[in-house]
Amino acid sequence: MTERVGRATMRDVAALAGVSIKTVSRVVNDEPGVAEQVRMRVQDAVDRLDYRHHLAASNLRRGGGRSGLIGALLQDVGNSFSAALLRSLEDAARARGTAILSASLDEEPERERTLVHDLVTRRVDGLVLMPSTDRQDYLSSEVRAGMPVVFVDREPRGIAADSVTVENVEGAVMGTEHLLAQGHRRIACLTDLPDISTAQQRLQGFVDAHRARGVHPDERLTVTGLRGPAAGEAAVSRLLDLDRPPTAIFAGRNDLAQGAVRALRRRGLGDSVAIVGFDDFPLADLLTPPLTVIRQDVVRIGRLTADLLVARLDGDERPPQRIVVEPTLVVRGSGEIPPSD
Amino acid sequence: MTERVGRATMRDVAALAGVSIKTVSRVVNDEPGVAEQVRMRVQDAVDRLDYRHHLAASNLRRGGGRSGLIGALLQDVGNSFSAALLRSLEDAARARGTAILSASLDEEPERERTLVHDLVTRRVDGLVLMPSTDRQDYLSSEVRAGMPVVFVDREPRGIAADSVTVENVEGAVMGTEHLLAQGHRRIACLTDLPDISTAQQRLQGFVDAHRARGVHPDERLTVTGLRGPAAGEAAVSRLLDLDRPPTAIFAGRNDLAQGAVRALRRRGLGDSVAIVGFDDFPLADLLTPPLTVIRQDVVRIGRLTADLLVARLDGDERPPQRIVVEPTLVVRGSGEIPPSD
DNA sequence: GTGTCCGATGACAACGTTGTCAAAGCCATT
DNA sequence: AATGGCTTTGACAACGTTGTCATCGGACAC
Repeated sequence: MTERVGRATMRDVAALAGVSIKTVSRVVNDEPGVAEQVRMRVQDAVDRLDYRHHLAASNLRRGGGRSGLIGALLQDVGNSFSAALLRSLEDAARARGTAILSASLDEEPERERTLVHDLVTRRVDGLVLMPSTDRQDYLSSEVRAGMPVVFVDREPRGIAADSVTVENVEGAVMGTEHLLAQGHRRIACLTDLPDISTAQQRLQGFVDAHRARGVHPDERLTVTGLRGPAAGEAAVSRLLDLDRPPTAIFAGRNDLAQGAVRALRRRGLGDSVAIVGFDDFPLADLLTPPLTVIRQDVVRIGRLTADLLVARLDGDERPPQRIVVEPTLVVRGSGEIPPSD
Repeated sequence: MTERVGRATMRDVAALAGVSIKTVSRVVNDEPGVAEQVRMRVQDAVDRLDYRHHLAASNLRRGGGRSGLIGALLQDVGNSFSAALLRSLEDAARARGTAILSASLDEEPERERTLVHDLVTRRVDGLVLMPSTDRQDYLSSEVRAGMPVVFVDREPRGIAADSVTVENVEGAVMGTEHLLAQGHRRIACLTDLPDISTAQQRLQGFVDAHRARGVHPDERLTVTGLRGPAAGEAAVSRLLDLDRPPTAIFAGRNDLAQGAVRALRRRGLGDSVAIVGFDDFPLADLLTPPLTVIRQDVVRIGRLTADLLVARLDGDERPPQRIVVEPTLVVRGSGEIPPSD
């Protein structure tokens, strides 16, 4: 009601209600042992002053320093995979009254270190990490100090921690084999920055699938270090200019597949060059032809990640868990185009 | 190094370094007036104990109760519009060392109230809100207590606050007029829950455009209260079963446009029924035909929102600002299909 | 009337930090 | 040797809250 500056504290409420601070605390926390009449008087003062509980102060006083916060450091909150993951984590966290501090790493190692430091400083109760660094030894002191970390999408290196990842090698084998089985022999492979483990594994699967058939992949058709859809588009554009261009494309990430589709489309090759993408995304089924993909079940991954973290928060002391989710091949059309020659 | 339980505090560091807590504080905060030798000794103890600054305690002591946090309550963090917005906010916040607490409202009013309460309890310095309630009077005590709120995408009701919105009526007029100009007279209109202001405005624009041409929109082709792509798909499916089905569709939201495209595609009508969507989304240009949309510049909206909030955090006391961004028509093909009869 | 018990209430310290202020040490000056 | 000024350091209180414990007053039994 009144024109206050700043927030009312328990002290203010106590003064208005004519009781001690402790009694206000009891009322606010719904503790027993307060006379009904007093409780009402306090409640009235709370309402009149728009008192709001101060969680940070409360947490500071209450043991352990639990903040009711968890951090989620993902590749890019604006990207559909990270966004879906974040959403999934949020739903799991909400049930526990835990809030999520999210941030995007953009594959920048330095940012990961900075942000982790920031989150520690904020005393998050736990951390979900899709790392951009190639080693995470720097986390060991935090883990030792009791902050559980669950890695998602990429496995930890240099530190023992829980992880939820996808069987990338196998998925890539599946996708590549799908193309090989249709007779493709000049298959392009597009992958991410080479120090990202998923990129390595998917490339590995690509090679493995060839090897299993006794086929040698053409190195000139393998392009690594691609960041973002524009890079994927440019790379495919270059490949199509070769003397013997690829008849199929295996794209190691959803944004690279999107770039590839753009490049093909621009040359009118959308229906003649096959393409299989790793990671499904919204609308992939509405493209022409619909995109054949290796799907990772994001919702499931998010839930498993959250469950793991929640278990740790609740005191689970088992050795680090390593959960690996099987991806599935979703046949839609783009991957079933036969080789053009 | 040692197997600690819990975190080291300044007290521990002080004990190890043989100085007072206050001196540790000085070193940690890089304050002047500490002898070089002492500083080194303290720094050494900090490293040995893996001491980490406790931001919440620090903020508690340092007046004002600034938490270095802002809240972002969006419609659905997993949806491309909200996700892009969140990302944009994040980039602006990072520059100030502010972290973002994000959550999804899913158009549920109750969740908005709960989450706002939770954020207040966490003493966020400011709030970005894409409301799911139809009135936000309940926020006035928080605003009075000094928490700046910036509304995004939807204007505030029942409270004076900053907002960054899109010229929805005009955008919808633009999109509808585009269809009318090509001779369409049976245009379906799909919109969101009717108590969401953007949905109302877009429907308004749809009607206005008709009126401007002296045409009467067919009420049976207007479907409101649609939530999510599946609802959009079902609605379009029903409309196509009518005696005189629509020759064009105006979809009031990106997910409804996606649902509409699915419905059309399933019946093989993708190339014969025109469609214009409100709000662009990734891959809209890769659909067949590419989707004509009314685009709202999400990045710009995010930046304007963040700028506004940041200004308030820095003490800006101007009367509430109302920023309205002009949407643009992006012609791609789906909206230029002529009427079938 | 005395003793006992119980519920209600408050004083106080503490969580981890930092602002304020005073004390201590040092050097130079008189 | 005493004074002044300076830098370095620490004791203490406070931020807003809650756990611990003591106190108070009344109801009850004897």
